[in-house]
Amino acid sequence: MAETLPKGYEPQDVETRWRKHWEENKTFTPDPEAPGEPYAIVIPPPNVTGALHIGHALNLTLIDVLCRHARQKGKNVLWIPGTDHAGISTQHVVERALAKEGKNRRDLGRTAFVERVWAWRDEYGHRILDQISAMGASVDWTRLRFTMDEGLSAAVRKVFVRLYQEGLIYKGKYIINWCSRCHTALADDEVEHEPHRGQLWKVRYPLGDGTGHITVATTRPETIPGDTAVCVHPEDERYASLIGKTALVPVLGREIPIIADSYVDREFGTGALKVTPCHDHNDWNLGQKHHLEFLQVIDENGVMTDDAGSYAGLSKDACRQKIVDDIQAAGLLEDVEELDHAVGHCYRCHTVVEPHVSTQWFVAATKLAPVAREAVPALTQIFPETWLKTYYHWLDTIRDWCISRQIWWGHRIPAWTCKDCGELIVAEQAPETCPQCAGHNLKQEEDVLDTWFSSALWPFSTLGWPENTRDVQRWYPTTVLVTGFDILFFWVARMMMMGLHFMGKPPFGHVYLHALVRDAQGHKMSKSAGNGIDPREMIAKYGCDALRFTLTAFAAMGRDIRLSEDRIEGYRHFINKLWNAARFALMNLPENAPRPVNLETVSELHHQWLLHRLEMVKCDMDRALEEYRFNDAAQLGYKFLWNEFCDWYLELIKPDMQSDDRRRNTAQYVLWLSLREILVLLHPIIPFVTAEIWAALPVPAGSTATDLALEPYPRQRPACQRPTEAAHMEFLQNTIVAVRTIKAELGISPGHKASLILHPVDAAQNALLEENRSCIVTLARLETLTIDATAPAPRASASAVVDGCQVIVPLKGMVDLHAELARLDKELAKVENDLVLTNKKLHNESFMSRAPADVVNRERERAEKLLDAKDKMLKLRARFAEALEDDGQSSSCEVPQKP
RNA sequence: GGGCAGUUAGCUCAGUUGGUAGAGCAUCGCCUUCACACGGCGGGGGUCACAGGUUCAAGUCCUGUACUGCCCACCA
Repeated sequence: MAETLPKGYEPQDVETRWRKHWEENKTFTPDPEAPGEPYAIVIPPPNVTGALHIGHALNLTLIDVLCRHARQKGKNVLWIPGTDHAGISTQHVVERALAKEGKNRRDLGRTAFVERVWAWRDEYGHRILDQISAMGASVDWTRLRFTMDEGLSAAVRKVFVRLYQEGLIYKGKYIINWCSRCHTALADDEVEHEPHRGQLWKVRYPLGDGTGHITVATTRPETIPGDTAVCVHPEDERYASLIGKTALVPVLGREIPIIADSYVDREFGTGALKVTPCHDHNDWNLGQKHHLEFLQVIDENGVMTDDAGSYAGLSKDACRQKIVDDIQAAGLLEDVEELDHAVGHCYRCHTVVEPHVSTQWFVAATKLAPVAREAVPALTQIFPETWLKTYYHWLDTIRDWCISRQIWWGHRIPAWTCKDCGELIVAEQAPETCPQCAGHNLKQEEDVLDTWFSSALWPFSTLGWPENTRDVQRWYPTTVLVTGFDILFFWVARMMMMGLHFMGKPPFGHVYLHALVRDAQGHKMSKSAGNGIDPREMIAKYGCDALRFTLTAFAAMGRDIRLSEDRIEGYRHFINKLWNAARFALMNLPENAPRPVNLETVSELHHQWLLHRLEMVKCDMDRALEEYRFNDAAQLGYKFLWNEFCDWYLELIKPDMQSDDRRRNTAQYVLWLSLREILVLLHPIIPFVTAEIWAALPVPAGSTATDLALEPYPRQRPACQRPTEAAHMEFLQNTIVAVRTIKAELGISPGHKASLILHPVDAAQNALLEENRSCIVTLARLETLTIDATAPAPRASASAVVDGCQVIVPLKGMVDLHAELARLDKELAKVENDLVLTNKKLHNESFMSRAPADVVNRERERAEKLLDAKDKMLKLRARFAEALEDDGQSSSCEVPQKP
């Protein structure tokens, strides 16, 4: 007997050991010169501030499944791990820590603050890395990257300079989204619009000529001091006479023009719009178009400026209150109504975002977008396809990307201004002197770049670009990007733009967008809602493999995952099942691998069946993974292992293990080999338990156990595909099930050894049953088995029909005979019902003439079988009914019944 | 306002090119069978949201309706 495994599977110990083994052996560090088709995936870099959450767990699991599978298929696989500096988030975290010491970043100054953030990263940044490792991710730790590494920073500077030189990066004064809490500009997609119940104030603006007033509607009265026009629709008859006249800003009394623009919606509010170019994106556009005055009345801290006149110095909220009061006092407030509308919030801190005019840096995304659009699907395919439209729509309506951030943590913009002559210098390295005036008085831009700027370069910067490294040559473009759809715009689209622009090729061949993990009620998991499932806790409780299997099994393309703890617990049972199947194998295998037998000539039906099924699963599982059908792959493995391998095959070979040497050796060899192949198939999904079992299984004398992580995908064995024999085995299984059902439904104790009489339909069936007599006896738990179409059967017998074979269980004295009658009638009703349906089809002329021949034939065969079964069952029932009458109710019970 | 999903067994979900609905969990009954009670065997449970249409045949294709969820968006 081979060495045994511990009785219970203990994931913690096993996982720690294998993680260490793989890391120490650099198992997942590929050689660019190695053979094999290159296969590369970049990790969506988690924030250094982050802790592993369930979304990461899903992402890492799916990527790992793909990478491990690709390795099995002989590909040269590179999975680069890394983290993102996450500018605003990380700065927040460190600022919060500072606040506890009663300090803020300005107390430290820029240099000291940035040093402090680095120190923080060095201390805590590894936590997320440990957690990536805890998920079993087969990443190459020797190539670990961070977006602010020197290499990646060099890539950032190079990209910035080139885009600037090409006119694709520019600096200018524009209206942007301003978070007064973070004190920085935000990109358009960093603003989240949330529904908000607000008020709509209708305010009278007296006409400049004193002939009356025009009423405008606004949700933001605090911006009234910044109004520089009133705008109406050019075809709005109500206001036609006012166009070209002037109005007076309420309370302040400043005179502003009344202009016309078709942008105005006549239906909304009063049909008259106040224009505040510095505090609204649309008004900004109107201001440009109509050459209006630009008055900034709210500053970057949310305080009213001097241009706000008497409101200067007030916070914008206080100003709103005061100006509404003043307007009302002046008798100019016509109406106030409730209004539901969307208000922009900062995606990081949720503060209301203020449109703000300031000087910022922009990437001309409008110019880069078309190429990224055309690359899909020609060069890059998106899965699932439903995201295509979303991708296109975003690129089609894109605006230039504001990339400067007024924070300190990040890639500082490589631009300098000469204080002497005002020259702007953009360069990869700090210039010594001003190229214009040779002055030394140069000052670098204070701003840093948007975090997503460096993320956009990730697929090539992590490979060593701008150096032309072997890694770049070998692994760019990467094979597939696996990420959540929530960062399709932030990240995927921008990587497409940058990759195409700088590398001439899109950064990945495929994009697989996976779902969001939600709670059991379908809500997004979040810390604040307290409904999150912490993967670290789940790993500790159920083991990493259970978590991974659950996530994989639920990862159906295009659907969100509703996760709850009991589902993970459920799949832990599967891990345990596998473990115990392995324990069984080890108890029945010799110390060294069993002597090989020729699998193609194995004669026993159960081996042929198992080997056939194994071929099918190997093929189906491979295809499922190639097509990103993770859930299908998991289900295939689950069903095959549990319902076929464990439920049937292990039971079928138990007698073999007590048999003569030849039979035992054959069973041992097929068991050993099939279990090994199953382990390979399951390994991408559940790497730890499979590796552990693999290592425990015997190997041929003289050799040592290999690492399952390096084992190739099992090759196909076409000669083992035996559909005919497999169908025969299924017939035997159905026969056994029929006996079990009879026993269960008649209340016969499963332990009772019944007698069974089989009336085969023909000689072939007779031979088949005879050859497999022992397996029927064992699995149906029989006392005696008679296989003979002419064998007399007691009338008082329970019966069934399987593929024409009559299955007869003599009830000797008496079980509950009425129960058998009821059971028979139920079966009969089922058959009859099916027969009616089938015949209906066969008598339908349209069906007979229009349906394809093979479909018609199938229906005919079905009808024949059903009819045969019906006849036989009717006869059996008639005999049984007679017995029932003869017997009366009084017979004693010779068969043990349940209590 | 636009776009995209979803609606199938009590719950969570599968269902590939149209051919008489599947799984897990839950439930019910039986079983201390020597790998596993995190187990075994067997059973019950669905007019596939609704209304039309195409077809010999629709959970599957088309149209519309109703809910639910998500994304995008400049009605102030």
